[in-house]
Amino acid sequence: MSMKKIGWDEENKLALKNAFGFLFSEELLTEIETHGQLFAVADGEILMDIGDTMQYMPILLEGAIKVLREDEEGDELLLYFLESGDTCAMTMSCCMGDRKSKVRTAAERDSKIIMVPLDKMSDWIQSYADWRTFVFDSYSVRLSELLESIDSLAFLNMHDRVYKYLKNKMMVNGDAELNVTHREIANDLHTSRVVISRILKSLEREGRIALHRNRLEILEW
DNA sequence: ACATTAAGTGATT
DNA sequence: AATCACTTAATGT
Repeated sequence: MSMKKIGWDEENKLALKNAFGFLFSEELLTEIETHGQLFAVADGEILMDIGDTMQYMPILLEGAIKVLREDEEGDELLLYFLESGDTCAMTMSCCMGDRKSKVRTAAERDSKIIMVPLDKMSDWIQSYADWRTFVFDSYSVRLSELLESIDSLAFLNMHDRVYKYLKNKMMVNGDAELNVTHREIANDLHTSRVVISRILKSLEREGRIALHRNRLEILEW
C-alpha cells in the first residue's frame, strides 16, 4: 500500500469543515483532526483487499473510491462508489467481530482519506451523538446502495447496466469524459470485453456517448 | 519497422 | 449474453 501520509494543513482542515461541518460539532471535528491520520491515494491504488485486517475506519474527505466484490476465479463485480463524506460500511461490521474485509476498495481517482483508529471509532459512538448518527446513517445508506446494485444486477439487461454504470461513474468523477477502457468496464460489471464493446457501439449509434481509445464521453444523460 | 494493447465484428452456441 | 476467431486501429520501443 503506497498511500502517502499528509498533514492537517489549513487547506485540509477547511476541506474537513466543508465536508462535515454541517454534521459534526466543533469538538468532534477537533477529535478527528487529532486522532485521524490523513492520507493521499492515487488513482487506481488498492486501499484494502479481501482478507485484509482492518485497523482503521476510512472516511473519504475528497475524491472517489470504488468498492468491489470478487468471485473464486478472481473476477470482480462493482458494488458501489464512495464519495466525499462517505465511509466504508465494511469497517463498521468489522468493529463488531470479524475483522477481515470481504471487499476490495480501490481509488477511482486521486483522493484524500482520513483513517480513524477503530478504538476511537467505537469510543466516539459512546461520547458523540453526532458521530453515532453519522455511523448509523452511513450504514443504512450503504445498505440501500447495495440493494440498488442487486436490483440492477437482477432486473436490468446488460445494455441498461452499462449505461447506468457510465452515468454513475460520471457522477462520482464530476466529468462527462471518462478515462476508461472497455476491459475495465467489463471487469467492473463482471462480463466480457466483447459484450461491452458491442453495447458501447450501440450506445454510440443511439447518440448517447462518443467513443475514443481509452476514453469516452457521455453526450446525453 | 515491429510489438503490444485496445477496440470492432461475424459467426456460433 | 458469452465465446471464438479474426481484423483493424492506436500507441510504444
